[in-house]
Amino acid sequence: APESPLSSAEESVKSLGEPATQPPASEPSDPPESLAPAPLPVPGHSGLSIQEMVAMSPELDTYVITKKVKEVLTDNNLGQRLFGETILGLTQGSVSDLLARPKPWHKLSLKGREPFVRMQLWLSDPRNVEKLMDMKRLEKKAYMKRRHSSVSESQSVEAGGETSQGSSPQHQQHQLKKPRVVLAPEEKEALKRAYQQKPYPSPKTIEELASQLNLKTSTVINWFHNYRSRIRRELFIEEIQAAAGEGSSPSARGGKAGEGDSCDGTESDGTVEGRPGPASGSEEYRGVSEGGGADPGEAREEASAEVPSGTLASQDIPTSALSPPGTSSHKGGAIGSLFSFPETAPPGTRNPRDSSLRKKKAANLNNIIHRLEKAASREEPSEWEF
DNA sequence: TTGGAGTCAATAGG
DNA sequence: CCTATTGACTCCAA
Repeated sequence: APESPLSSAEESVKSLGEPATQPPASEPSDPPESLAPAPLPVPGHSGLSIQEMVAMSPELDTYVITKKVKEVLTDNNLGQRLFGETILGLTQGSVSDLLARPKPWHKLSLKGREPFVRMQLWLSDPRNVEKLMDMKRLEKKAYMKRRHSSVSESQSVEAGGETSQGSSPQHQQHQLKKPRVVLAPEEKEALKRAYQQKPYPSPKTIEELASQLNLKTSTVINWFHNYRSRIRRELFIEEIQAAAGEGSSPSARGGKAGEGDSCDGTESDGTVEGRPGPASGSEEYRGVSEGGGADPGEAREEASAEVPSGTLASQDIPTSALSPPGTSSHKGGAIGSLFSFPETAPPGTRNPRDSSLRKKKAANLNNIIHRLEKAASREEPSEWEF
């Protein structure tokens, strides 16, 4: 793992304040979309490209950063779309995802760290909010203008006003717009069950699943890719929480795990308690303890994935780099100051984002098993039809 | 080719 | 409007 060299770059990052970055009097007119092509809003240009900054960046606490960003955005009524498109160069959905479940810094690729560096940069800009609000205003103005002109000019003199703006009444032509597959909850259930059994299904299995569920093979493949990826991410989050929960209460088992239905807990979140207030009464972290079998009234463990005999049962989850809580005491030099902000809120304000896993862990074991088998025996004891 | 990481973009709820 | 979810895609490395 390429540890962040965190070389205290003595690069004189001089102007942090950053001169007004509004050179191109970008006229706010572009009805369609104008995603930042390449020269993204690369703000804090101190001669360094974001990529360079990412490379030099010391370890950042993605959790703290996102928490802060969310706070600032909500406090100022700034949306994720605006923030994402103008500051991060990402779409709303991506921003939502990023803010909701940031992966720990050490698990991010260089590319993946970029948004966080941008966020940190943005947070350190004393006028970040002001600038964004300006952008917001500009957009609204442009919108109004556009809307107005279309009414005054176009033949559309419809009363009542603006029904669906006929963006492009092109008769859905060849309907080449793929409808977007929406899996039925039962289909997802089936897929999850299959995942419990085999996180890495063979192409043959995939075919079977596809035909059984009446789905395209590619859909099944994509589903597994996405599911694995998302499960993995949740595990990261649990890791973070476990590490964050450090001191204080040894935590009380968060009981409540049985789902009414066998629905796996992907949805997770027993996130009760939502009061915006910092109150947060019950901490309820998920102890990462792994109980032997004894689990009182645990939800059905269903899937009897007993492929390999119990031998592997003792397999230990790859608790890969559990970031030791105190290791990240960075203090870069020049840039350091840039990256280290007030560091507020050590207060126990934690987000009880808990998830009923266990199944995930079980699946994770299967995952490991899968890899072991693969490594051990070159070929699958079956498959390979020709 | 296969799997992982990042994203996009449609869409479901507020 | 806004945010969260999620199937599909792109890029990359092994």
